[in-house]
Amino acid sequence: MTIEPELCKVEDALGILVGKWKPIILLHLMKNGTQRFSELKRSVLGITQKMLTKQLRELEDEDIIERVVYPQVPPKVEYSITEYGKSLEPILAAMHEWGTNHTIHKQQKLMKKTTEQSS
Amino acid sequence: MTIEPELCKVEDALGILVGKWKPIILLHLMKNGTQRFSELKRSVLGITQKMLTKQLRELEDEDIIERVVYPQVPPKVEYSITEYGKSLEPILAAMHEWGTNHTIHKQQKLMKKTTEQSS
DNA sequence: TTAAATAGTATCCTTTTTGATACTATACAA
DNA sequence: TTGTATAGTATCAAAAAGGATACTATTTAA
Repeated sequence: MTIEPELCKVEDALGILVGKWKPIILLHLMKNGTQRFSELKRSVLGITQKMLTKQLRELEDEDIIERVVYPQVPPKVEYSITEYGKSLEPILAAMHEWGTNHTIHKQQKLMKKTTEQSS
Repeated sequence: MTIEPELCKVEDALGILVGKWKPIILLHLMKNGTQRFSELKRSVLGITQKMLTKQLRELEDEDIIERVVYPQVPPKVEYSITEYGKSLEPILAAMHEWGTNHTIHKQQKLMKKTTEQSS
């Protein structure tokens, strides 16, 4: 691999994924399809309304998700992954896989250290 | 794709890549192989010593890079990607590719908006 | 008249991240 | 004795991110 560091676009992708809640929000939408604001809020444990709104807006700005407002009272707003947004799936999958392996890697490292100390 | 959001390990991978300088540092090490501290500092434009040290330590803690100190004066410390760290390459490549395309996507969006406004 | 439901805003505060700057140790060279 | 090179620390300040809480609008139902 030879990506010229000066022309690096990794951060452009990274910028979309970071934020304490974005990957989880995306996974929920990818798994369950269209979701209402309140459904997401219930699914993403611990998130505040402000944070959820903010993350959703940012994802919407990048065309990763779509927001549809129904003119009703009480309001109904639905969010879903766009076709374009689906192009992130392989990356999320790769990161998940790497992350899963990395968890094991760290575990092994920790056990090794513990073993060494007790000997 | 069905990653259970509750078991999501995306952030574990993400956590290693984020930080304003990490991808660039990694790309430099991947491209040029082993580098001294001062070489990296020259390569990564605009980074302060403190930031470089911090990012390198964090990457080292995760076994992504290796740090070798030579007992000399003036000091010599070399950094390089570990074998394990190389497993991140495909992910960086995928993100770079996605990011490159996303830059185009945003350009097109912007042009469309500009065209609409002027008509 | 009051309460409930939904999808938000607004305000303030805390924590984390990043940055600027100055400082340190050590051996050698002038 | 002063300066240089390298790889850092230490300290303080600024900016960004995240969070708690209260507030809003609107219609229907009780």
